[in-house]
Amino acid sequence: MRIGELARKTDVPPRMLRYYEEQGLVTPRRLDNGYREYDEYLVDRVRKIRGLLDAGIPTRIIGAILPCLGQTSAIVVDDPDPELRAMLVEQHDKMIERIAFFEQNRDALSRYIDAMDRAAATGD
Amino acid sequence: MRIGELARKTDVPPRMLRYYEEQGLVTPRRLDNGYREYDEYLVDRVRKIRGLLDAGIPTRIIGAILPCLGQTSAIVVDDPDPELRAMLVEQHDKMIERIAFFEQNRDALSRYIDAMDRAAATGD
DNA sequence: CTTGACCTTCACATGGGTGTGATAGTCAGA
DNA sequence: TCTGACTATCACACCCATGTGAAGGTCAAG
Repeated sequence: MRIGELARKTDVPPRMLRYYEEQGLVTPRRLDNGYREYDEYLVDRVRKIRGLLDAGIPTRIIGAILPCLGQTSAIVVDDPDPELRAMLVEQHDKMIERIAFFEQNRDALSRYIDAMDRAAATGD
Repeated sequence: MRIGELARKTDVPPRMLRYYEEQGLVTPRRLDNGYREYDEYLVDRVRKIRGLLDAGIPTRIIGAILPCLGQTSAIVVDDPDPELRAMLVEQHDKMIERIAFFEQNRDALSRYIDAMDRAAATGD
């Protein structure tokens, strides 16, 4: 598919898709036109990129961990790079931290909203 | 405490503490000097701000939800503002999304790291 | 009284993600 | 063949969180 369709499917503007390419996160083929041609599996990839970006993770890190986030992980394991491993472990630990942090916030918001609702029900 | 001590305790540079104040996220008292004087409870608050900021949440949103993240939530419920409620629900839902997303990534990283380790153990 | 560690404000810079507009090529359909 | 909806590249500009440095005030300790 071309850039417009991918943009629609992922809700990521073409401008950003080109930017991700510039950052090495996606590498679409080119048609004879020069038009970018995206494979279907990139839809998922772009969504993943957006999620990570929204979470404040910079493209540099995203580029490093993205190949490791596929469900078919068995494929890509062939270089026992200890540096890569360290970085993955680091990001893994950060994920755990983030989860704990968000769970707290989720619960706190939950409580607060409930309290609001109860106050509204009572106060009426 | 003064800004330097708070900076040490929270690992947030003074520059940023002043910035948070400018954004209305913390409002320290002032000594006769003009020096900022922070209450102890702000340590926690600043840590929370950092967490949210690291998670890619802009100061505008943080300012809105911060008062609702305290453990003593019962105190602050007195204005049944439907707009505020909507925003809180929205942020609450986003927290849930984020958690799910991070859990996926955590698991994927976990799997990948395990695979690396197994490959290394076998390949040796 | 001076030094040094703190604090103040102000201002300018930077980096990353994003918006926007200019200019131009491609191509399907009326 | 021309129009309109795509696409391309390039460039400038923005927002926001941060860094950094200048110029100066406060205050405790030597």
